[in-house]
Amino acid sequence: MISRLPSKPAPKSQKAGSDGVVKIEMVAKVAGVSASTVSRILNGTAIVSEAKKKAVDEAIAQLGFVPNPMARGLAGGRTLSVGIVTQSVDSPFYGGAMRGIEEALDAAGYSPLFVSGHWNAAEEARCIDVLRSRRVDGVIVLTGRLSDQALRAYAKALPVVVTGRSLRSAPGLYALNFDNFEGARLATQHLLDLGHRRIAFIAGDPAHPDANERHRGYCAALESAGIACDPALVVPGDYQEESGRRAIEQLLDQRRPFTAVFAANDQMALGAALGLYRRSMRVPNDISLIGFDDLQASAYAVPPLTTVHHPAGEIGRLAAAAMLQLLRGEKPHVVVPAPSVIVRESTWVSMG
Amino acid sequence: MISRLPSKPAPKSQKAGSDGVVKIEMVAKVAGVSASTVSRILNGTAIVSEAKKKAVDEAIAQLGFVPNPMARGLAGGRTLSVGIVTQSVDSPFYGGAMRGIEEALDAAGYSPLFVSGHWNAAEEARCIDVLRSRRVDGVIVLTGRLSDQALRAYAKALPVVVTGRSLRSAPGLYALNFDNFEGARLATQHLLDLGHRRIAFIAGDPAHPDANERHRGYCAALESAGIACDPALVVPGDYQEESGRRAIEQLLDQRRPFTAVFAANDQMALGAALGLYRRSMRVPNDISLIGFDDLQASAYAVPPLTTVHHPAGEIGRLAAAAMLQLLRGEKPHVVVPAPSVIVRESTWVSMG
DNA sequence: CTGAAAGCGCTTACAG
DNA sequence: CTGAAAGCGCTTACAG
Repeated sequence: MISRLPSKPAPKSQKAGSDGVVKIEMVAKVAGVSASTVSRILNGTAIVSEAKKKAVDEAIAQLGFVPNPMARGLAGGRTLSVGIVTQSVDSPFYGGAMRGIEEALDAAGYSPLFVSGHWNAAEEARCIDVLRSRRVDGVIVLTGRLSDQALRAYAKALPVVVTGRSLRSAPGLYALNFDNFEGARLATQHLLDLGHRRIAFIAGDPAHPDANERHRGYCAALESAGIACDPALVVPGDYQEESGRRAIEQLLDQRRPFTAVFAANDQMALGAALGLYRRSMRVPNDISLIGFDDLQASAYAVPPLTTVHHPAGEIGRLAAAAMLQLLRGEKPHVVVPAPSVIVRESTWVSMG
Repeated sequence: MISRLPSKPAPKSQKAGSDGVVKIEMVAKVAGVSASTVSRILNGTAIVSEAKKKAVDEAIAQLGFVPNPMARGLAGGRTLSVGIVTQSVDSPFYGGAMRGIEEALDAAGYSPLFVSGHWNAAEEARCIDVLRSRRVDGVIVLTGRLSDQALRAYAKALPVVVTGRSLRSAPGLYALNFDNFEGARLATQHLLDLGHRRIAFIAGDPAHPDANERHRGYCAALESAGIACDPALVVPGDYQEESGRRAIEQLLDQRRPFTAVFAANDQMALGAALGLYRRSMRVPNDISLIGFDDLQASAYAVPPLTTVHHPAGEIGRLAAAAMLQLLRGEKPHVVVPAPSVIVRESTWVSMG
């Protein structure tokens, strides 16, 4: 079914829609009301008598009328679209969040507009400018590098919800945070429960608040088990696979014993698994390995990766729900699921 | 830097922009020309004297003027945006293509608008309607289930470029195809070169033309080596990891010997690797395994997966380039890279 | 509850 | 080469 929309600038002065596009005025005529009334019904903007509403609905159906979003945006100031600044459209983690957002928005009649910030505050700022110039009704920022301050400033101009950080919510601003600290604590505790004592940690990019939280959670679990957090067992990473592989090299080369490793995200854990394989260390027999995020790929790693479940899709859905609430003028309130560890086959009791 | 855009419907009759939004009329005033001239300069629509052009450029810079895309779209019929119907915003393969498209479009001043068809022709049709109602200037369809016929029909209304199939290009229509047949032939040949004779094939969803091409390539390679294409060694899959795992079970259970398996995509190959692991078959020692697509994750599989390089990012870039050419009224011409096999560690000489 | 009219911020024939 | 004017398709005060 191809609706009839013009591909070229329509000839001017064609009020009657001789080019095939049906406009609000036509449905008004058919329904025997004014365009204003049709508009109000479309937007639920006023109480209209049942009879008229019915007539209008029928006219709309009959003509196959679809409001022009551009005109709507120009005239009304809303576009029924919300911008999402993600880090990269091909990120395995954010992809899940994008999908969740898309679903929730779609169900409410809104469209998502995705732009990529590439882990760079300046680019993210540019993204938001693009989004604003497109007159999105609100912006969802997935983690991002923008300062809290910048976010607060943006929130004065249009609703923003941000994931991956804790922010005192202000009017027009809502932050959604996953308990990264607790997730990391649980991961480490899982290893502890298996008898591991020398547990290495592959850290995430310290520019991410979540990376720091995970680091803190790791240390906290260790300490509450009476184990000092050995700095030599904490190696830097950047959340990418390659850094996980390199971290393992470094760990192995420094010849400081360890029986398990906790990588701050699955991508690094996967890289670490490869590094271990290259050095002929078996997982989990020789070394136990746990990640964080529970990416789709992790369930199919060899061996399947034990990890902390981080429900990206659900977080996306919740972020969208919060945005929708903001847009309705409500104070958002959503509850982010607590972390849990998914035990698969990359962790085993310590033989150390 | 927060540019000043209104978050609320601006009060009416504010020609002078007292709310902070700078509009074309203001730059016209500052530059000492008419709004028409500014518009023409913005759009490269007419030859304008150097002096005026300079004055206008300066005024734009000084005021920080950013054209309103909605107004532009309404008045001019173009939106400088192109719609992309992808299958899912979190697909590991299409993600790469989306990223390539985003880059190429961005460089030309266009914005991408992503929508997901979820491997379903009806949804894809709905996507295109949404895109058209948003007045995108063109649509890029990533593979998709839409019939060639439907695509041709859409192309009459607005430019469309489609990847993953061969289509006689018509005005406003351009198809970009990767040589799936050749890629599959190469993959199979690689196995043959290693001495394998009993090579199983995990097929993709037959609803995808590319899946069929890959199947054909597999058989062709076998036959040209004088080996009959044994139907018992061809098991169905659906391009998802799980189907690869199940395919291995089936293959192993039917007790028909094979020394290598070619999965029609990496996701299934990864699932197959897990299946093999579960049955204690070592890759590549017991069974050689090759995939298709060269996903990011495949380089970090254990062992790293040998596969056919399928440059999603580049294909995305080329699709965008073709769209840009179409938009300029040119006949698109882009050349898709030929397939090649990336030899990693999941294939080895046959011990059979 | 409902219309007529103005306006959203641009672009583009139409006339110089 | 350049302006004045109309128009893109809606929404929303403003008046009933």
